[in-house]
Amino acid sequence: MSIKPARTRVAPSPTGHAHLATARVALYDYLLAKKTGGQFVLRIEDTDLKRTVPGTEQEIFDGLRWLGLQYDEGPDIGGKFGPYRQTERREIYMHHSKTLVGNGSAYPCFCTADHLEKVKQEQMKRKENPHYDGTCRNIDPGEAARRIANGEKYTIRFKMPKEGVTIAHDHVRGDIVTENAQLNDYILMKSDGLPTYHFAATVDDHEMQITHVLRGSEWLGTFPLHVNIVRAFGWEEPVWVHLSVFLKPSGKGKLSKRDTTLAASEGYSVFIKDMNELGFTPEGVNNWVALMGWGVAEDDVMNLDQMIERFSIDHLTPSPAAINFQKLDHFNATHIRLFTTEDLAGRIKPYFTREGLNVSDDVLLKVVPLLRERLVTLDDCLSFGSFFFKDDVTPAPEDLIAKGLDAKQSAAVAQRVYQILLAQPDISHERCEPPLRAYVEESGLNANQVFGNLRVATTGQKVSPPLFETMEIIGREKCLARIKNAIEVLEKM
RNA sequence: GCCCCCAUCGUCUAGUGGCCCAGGACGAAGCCCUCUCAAGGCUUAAACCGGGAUUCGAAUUCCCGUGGGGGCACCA
Repeated sequence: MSIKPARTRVAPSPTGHAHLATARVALYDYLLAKKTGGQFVLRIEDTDLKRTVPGTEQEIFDGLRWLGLQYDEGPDIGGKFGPYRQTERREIYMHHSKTLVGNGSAYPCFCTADHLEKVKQEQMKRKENPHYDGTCRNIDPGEAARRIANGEKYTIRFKMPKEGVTIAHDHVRGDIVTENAQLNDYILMKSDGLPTYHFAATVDDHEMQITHVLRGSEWLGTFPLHVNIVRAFGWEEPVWVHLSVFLKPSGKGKLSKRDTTLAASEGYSVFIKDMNELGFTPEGVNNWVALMGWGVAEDDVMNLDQMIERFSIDHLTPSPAAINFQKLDHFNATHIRLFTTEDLAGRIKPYFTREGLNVSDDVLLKVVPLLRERLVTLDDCLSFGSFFFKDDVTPAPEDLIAKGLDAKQSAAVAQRVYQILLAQPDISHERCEPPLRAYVEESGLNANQVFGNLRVATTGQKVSPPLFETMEIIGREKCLARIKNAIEVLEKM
């Protein structure tokens, strides 16, 4: 494997909640950088002042850290290619735009937004493709300078070649050939003095010495522009990789707001910030997201280190991928089963305490092995194991009645079980299981009837971790008290 | 409307001309295990969008359809 260190970057805009697509690009960027011994950079693309949402930048920082994708350079940690927020790099773009105007690759444009809109309407009426009509393309430089000096508002446009084709090379798709006549004189610098995405990103990628640009395929349309900008400067091109888009779970259309709400109603989310609260783990999310767009033949359960080991941009896939939350569940559950007891204990504890439960670490450490393979999401620990941390349980009376028996018979069974347990010196599962099984035998009842009854009595619920191990953790005194209570309830029915 | 991209089981994918009557994973179905729920084990169903062309040979190359997706802003 070639070992030239790659510098990669994820460049989200702080305009909304960071979501899955950002997580995936960041993951691939991170994997590629780590694999090659390079750096992974976070850059904030905040040039659209109107759309910036306060707080979302912090959400990006937090989200990436939660995922374990710590960047080597970024706005909150610095680095030698900073600043890493585009609004703090105005002079850099200004400087470079002058270079392009100077070498004839770009020009100032004085057209107003109103004028542009009118032109566009007319073009559409004539069924032409909307494009800049070139009013300012050939303004004499002297005149332009005069108008600028006069305080006239202007933008800087890229002077796209009128003829020929642009060949842009994408690493997963090969050469993409576009007729220059299809291309527009895109705006590089807005009249507010800030750059557009196209300009800012290409300038920054060069300035920050980014070697591999990974981004969503929504950029394919303006890809030729970006390539032309790089070439107008005479800079070296990075390796371009356009990733597939995420489609809604049905596969029909790309993820929309509506799907987002739907996901939320079913306990899922496409926002990174929600994942933790919903009980998903960074390992699960990373693994899930990694495999949408990265083809792995077999053994697809991987942690970050294993992904670094195996990752290659040669195995990225170009086709759109429908997201599948069932698979998220699967990866999450699988990773949970791989966690050590201590690790998992630390991860589920907050879900208990969040519910106001008093969690003793001693008990928790004993509970975890019983819970581990039953958890799909971390917060499932609540439904399976809350009773471990409660003083009392209050089973629904009807649940105490064993299948096929009535209340009175159930009470008798419980009574018998109580006597058997009382006779044991301790409540270890090794000690208690044999005599109770013997009782099942001699009573002619089935295990389900006896143990089910006991389960509800001691845990308060019909579904629980394995009974005997569970009772052992609950403790002799509490178990006996709970069974006694159950008997009373049954006798009153 | 114009431009661009994509196309293997329901879904994510492996496959880079013969190893493919197409492999893995999720999901589904069945069986085993079993004190509930899980986990685990075994098994089954399930795909190369259509048509041409190249070739001794095509899921794999080319062309044309069709379908899906993206873009056509002083938004990213």
